[in-house]
Amino acid sequence: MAKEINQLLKIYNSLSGSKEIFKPVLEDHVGMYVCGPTVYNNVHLGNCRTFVSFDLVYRYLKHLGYKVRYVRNITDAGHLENDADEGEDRIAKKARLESLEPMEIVQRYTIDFHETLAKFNNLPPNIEPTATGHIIEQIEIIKKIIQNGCAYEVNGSVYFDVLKFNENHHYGKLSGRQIEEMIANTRELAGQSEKKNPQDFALWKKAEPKHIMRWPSPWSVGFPGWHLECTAMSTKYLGYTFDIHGGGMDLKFPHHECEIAQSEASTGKEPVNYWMHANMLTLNGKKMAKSTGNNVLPNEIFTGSNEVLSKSFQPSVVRFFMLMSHYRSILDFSNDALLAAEKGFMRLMNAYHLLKKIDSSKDSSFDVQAWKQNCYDAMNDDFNSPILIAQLFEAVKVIHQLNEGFARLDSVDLETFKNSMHAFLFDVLGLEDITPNNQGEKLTKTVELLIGLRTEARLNKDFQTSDKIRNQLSDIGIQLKDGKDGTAFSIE
RNA sequence: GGCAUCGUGGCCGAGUGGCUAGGCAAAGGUCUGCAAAACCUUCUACAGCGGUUCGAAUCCGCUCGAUGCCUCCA
Repeated sequence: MAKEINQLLKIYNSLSGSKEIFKPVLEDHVGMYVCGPTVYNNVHLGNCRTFVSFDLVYRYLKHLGYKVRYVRNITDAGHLENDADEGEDRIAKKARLESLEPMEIVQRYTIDFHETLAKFNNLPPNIEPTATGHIIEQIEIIKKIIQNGCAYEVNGSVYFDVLKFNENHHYGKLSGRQIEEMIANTRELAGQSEKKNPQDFALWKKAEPKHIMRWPSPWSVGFPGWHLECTAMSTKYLGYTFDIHGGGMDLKFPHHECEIAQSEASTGKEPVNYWMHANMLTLNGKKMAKSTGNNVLPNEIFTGSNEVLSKSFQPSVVRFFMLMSHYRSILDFSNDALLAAEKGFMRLMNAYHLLKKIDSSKDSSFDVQAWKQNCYDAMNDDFNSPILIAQLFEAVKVIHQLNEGFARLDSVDLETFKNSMHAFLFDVLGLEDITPNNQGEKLTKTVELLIGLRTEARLNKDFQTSDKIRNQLSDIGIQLKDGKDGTAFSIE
């Protein structure tokens, strides 16, 4: 990247509640862990937003030149429906309901997850470990926590002793809770659980006879607690202390709080330097969730089959819609918002193609360096993609001025402008070109043929024929646009 | 009930002590055989009430409303 660009990155750290200058543990390297999905169902759009948010983070870090190790797990075991003793494993439950082997469920929805994220043009992580592939590592961590006095065994299950841990650490520092308040506000009835304290959470659960997913351990044949897998896998691939840990806002408590506790109790070290939380995507003002049915599936958007939509939308449009708001803001999903995003997105893409055809001048009337710096400033300010997009729309105005001859750029500035536009649109924001410029060559040639015939008719003032061509193309979703330099087209 | 977050123009959505965010829609204009598209211009809002300040959408307090977490959820 050009030396003259200031690239001091600030990240909002959920742990401190403020924006901090980003300084990685190892210079030029970044270790990033993001909590992945529990693969017992199709990913809905709310899930996707989180992964798009962290895809933006990953892409921008790479763009800045960092060598990033991005780890994102697949939860394929151990995620109970609740923390009570009788909770059922989500995957095992789905397997029972569908009469399938649990690993068939895992396979099916892992594939769905990968396919869907690929449609949104998310880059795959460098490592995508599974919970079931790291049972041994999880058992080792439990042993350490027991050794350090912060866990206890009851009837073959092992629980984290939150009160004991809290004597020398602060359980609640991420979510801003005080343990006294948590105890005071607990709803659980005393004596109903084998846990010493309702705030304690499971590290290992002894399997009931009907529980299919089970592994041997020093305490019982059973399965690990949900929070443990992320501690085991992040530690294994990124070290005791790494740079960025991300996830959805709803994982802040208890999941991430428990991760911190587990790491501190086992290694004595603060596991994460920068905690990042992506905010929720809402539908009708309420959080999208699998359990309540208040959600939209990506494929319903791509095909337009959901009743809240007036038409179908391409994945890149949906991605653009998400990036038009900041990752830490709640974003409400609606047909109107998507329509607006689509219009803007197409305008942006068309301007980009126009820019490629612009020729340079002897001098420049627009400060490309200042504009470019504005783009970096936006992203450096905690990945502020909406501000970046506003800057790209400023660029759209300039492109039109260049095209009309009202603005000029010399060859160096023009090259910088083109490269920067390309980099921000495609490398950083991860958008995909869906304009006709990217359609099949045969289709393009065919439409151009028809445009030629129509132009001929118009020159002959045979408007009946020319309008017939235009109307019939319109009927099949191809719009003709007459400009002063001839006729262009777009495909719906 | 506890702990948080948020309430911005017709809609979406940034900003967060003084400087037009941006997008969509709308209106006017340019262009055009017509239309559409495209482009140009215009539209100046920050829930309510009080306070701090030379100055507040931005800080503080209260009220109202919404959401999230406190049980599983990205």
